[in-house]
Amino acid sequence: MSWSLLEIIRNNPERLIDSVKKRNMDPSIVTEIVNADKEWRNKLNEINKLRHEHNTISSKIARAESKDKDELMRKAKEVLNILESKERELKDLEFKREQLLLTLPNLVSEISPVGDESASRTIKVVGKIKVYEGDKEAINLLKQLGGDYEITSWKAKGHAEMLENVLKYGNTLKAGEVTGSRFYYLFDDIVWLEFALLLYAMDQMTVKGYTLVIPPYMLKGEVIKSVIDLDTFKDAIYKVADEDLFLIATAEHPIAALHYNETIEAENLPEKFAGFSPAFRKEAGAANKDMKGIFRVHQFHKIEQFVFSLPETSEALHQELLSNAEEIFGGLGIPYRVIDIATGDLGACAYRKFDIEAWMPAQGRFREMISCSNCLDWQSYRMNIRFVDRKNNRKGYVHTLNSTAIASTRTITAILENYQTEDGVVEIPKVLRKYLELFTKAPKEFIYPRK
RNA sequence: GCCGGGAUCGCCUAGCCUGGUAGGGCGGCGGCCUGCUAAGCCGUUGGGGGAAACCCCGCGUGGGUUCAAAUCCCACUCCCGGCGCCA
Repeated sequence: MSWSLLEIIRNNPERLIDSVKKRNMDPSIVTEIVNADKEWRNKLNEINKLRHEHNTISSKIARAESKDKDELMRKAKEVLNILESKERELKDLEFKREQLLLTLPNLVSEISPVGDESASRTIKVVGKIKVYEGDKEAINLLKQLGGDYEITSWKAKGHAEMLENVLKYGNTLKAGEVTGSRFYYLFDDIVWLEFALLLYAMDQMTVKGYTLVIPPYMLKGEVIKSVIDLDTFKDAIYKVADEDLFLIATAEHPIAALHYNETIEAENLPEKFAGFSPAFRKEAGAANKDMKGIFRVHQFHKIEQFVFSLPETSEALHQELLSNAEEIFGGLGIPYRVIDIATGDLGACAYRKFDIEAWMPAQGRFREMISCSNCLDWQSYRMNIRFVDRKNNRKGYVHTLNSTAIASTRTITAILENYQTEDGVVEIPKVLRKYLELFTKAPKEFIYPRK
């Protein structure tokens, strides 16, 4: 037995109750599980004794004189009769216990700020922020956070306006007509920009030794349900009709599934991946948020960082993923802040989470670009991914970590707002230019309005 | 899609016909022996319950037959080979 949450349920349920409370969830689930686990173990013990009795009788039959056989078989059947109903009870108890365990959210870090979304703590603000002189609220926020900002006399246009009306490289109206809202057509220079972003992130990640991977874009129900919590499943996941297949919402999930039901040798850990994939999201919980443009869409591309690690190295690797993400996003020259997500806003899988939010001059606020989580053994328990450390004669569940490296459409929105000039042109971030040089028709320094 | 072959405790493999404690080799770990290494010998090396002694479950998955299933029966999954179809 080595799943950390089960150990806590048996040895220190108070810790878990505290953790669940910090998520603003009902802690009675914990006592419910403690009891369900006890009941299950008691029943299991009872049954093990009966099975032993049955096995003993049964093995005697093989060696018995034929005149004794009938009597022994009668006894064996008698025990089986009792076992039958008890095994049904055990199955029920086990199912109940397992269902309850699967509803449990992860432990939360002692360091995470406690409270709802508003309690999330800004760790740092990086880059030179442009803020319009009329955006008083934004200026106040920046003063409060201690960000380095300059006041501009003109107000940047929103990314949707830039994309569709100024540059004319996007069409969400037609996509809405033929597919639905939150879909888009992108053209020419923005397509080149998207590919440059993805190549840039792939380049950075592979230089750091991460293994590049294109995972399956669909997963079986059993697998995808084991890697995410039920809320995310309901809000985000598309199902393929008439198949037991689901479109992935991030490469995180199929990369985690790379070791589904496997045991990894400790000497091979950590395993680090940079995965490319499209991401399909229903955005069911998002109602009317961000309906304009391509900030919140049903389909985009992403390079995702994913790590399988030993328990003792996951906190350090979490910092590594964050610093990779900062290097990539910061390298674009877009001002951002890093926030330490509060306990009430973590999501069931995460033990601790950092977000990187870009400054959006037109909106006068920071918006999420990157999310970087340490899931400890929450996912690996559900996916049954273990490690074995033969040198130290030790076994357990691996820790999993994930972070965006780059998310295509969101990053494009940040570029459109931060790199636009007063005359409606968008400069291309310097780090992306070498990935555009290769292509004859790709834009090189600026994106000009489409003719 | 069709036909045939296959899936055994980390790896390799025996056992299946003929139901009765899953055996051997390699590798790992621990120990003994040893000037050191190697060899050799002993133990251990899937999951779970138990403070422990110990016990239960496990031979791709799920059912069935039986006192008893790796072994017999049914269904499914995946892999290999051949044929067909196809970007």
